[in-house]
Amino acid sequence: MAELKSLSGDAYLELSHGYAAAGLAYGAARGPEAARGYGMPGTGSDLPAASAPRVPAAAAESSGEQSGDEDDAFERRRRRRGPGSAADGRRRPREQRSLRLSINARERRRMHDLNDALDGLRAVIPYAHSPSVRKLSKIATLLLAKNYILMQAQALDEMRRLVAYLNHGQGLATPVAAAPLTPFGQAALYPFSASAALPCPDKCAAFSGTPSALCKHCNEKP
DNA sequence: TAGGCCATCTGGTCCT
DNA sequence: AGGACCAGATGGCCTA
Repeated sequence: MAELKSLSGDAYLELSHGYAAAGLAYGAARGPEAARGYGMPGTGSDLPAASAPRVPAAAAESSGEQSGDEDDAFERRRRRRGPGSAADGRRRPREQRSLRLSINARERRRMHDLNDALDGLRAVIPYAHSPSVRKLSKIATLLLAKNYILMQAQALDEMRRLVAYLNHGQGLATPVAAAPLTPFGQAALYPFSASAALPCPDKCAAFSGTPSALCKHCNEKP
């Protein structure tokens, strides 16, 4: 994951090249990255042990689920942050404390829901799911999912145009700008449309990394 | 040991 | 008023 750690959004677009080549999964066999989550698609949502929730000591102390040194931890934080908020000032300490704990619990639940949703996302995007492979980070999951969606949209568009071409013998000549499909109304983000000015092989390669096997022009001899 | 990633706490803001 | 959402701070775990 050495590369992943410093990957920008653009770098992730680079990674997406792996999809187009013969329908291979994201960055199959990319060396170190492959071993950490960028190999062939897995079979399910099995997550490595590394994903087990960790509870920092301070958090556990004041989580509201344990009653050990809660008050100590609370006092430490209160001192560190100074006097409470205006809302706090209107409440008695006990009341204030239990309100805080319930807010914390709610926030924790909210973050768990968010993480569950991210796990769901990891389960449906193609990368290696196995106990020996580290779970994708949150940011990696989001960027990978975005690229996956773009790739799927491109594939769909390509298929539609191929069908049109086969039906009418003119589909591929249709100007891209006139094509009905611009996913999510974000033409600027849509690589195929955005690169419409490029000659076809370049256009296909610009996003997929390779000329498209489905594209007539990519397969034409010069 | 530094840096990345993460969970949690917390206070502020907005909405119902 | 209470809940949802957000961002900053903090500290723990892990890896290079």
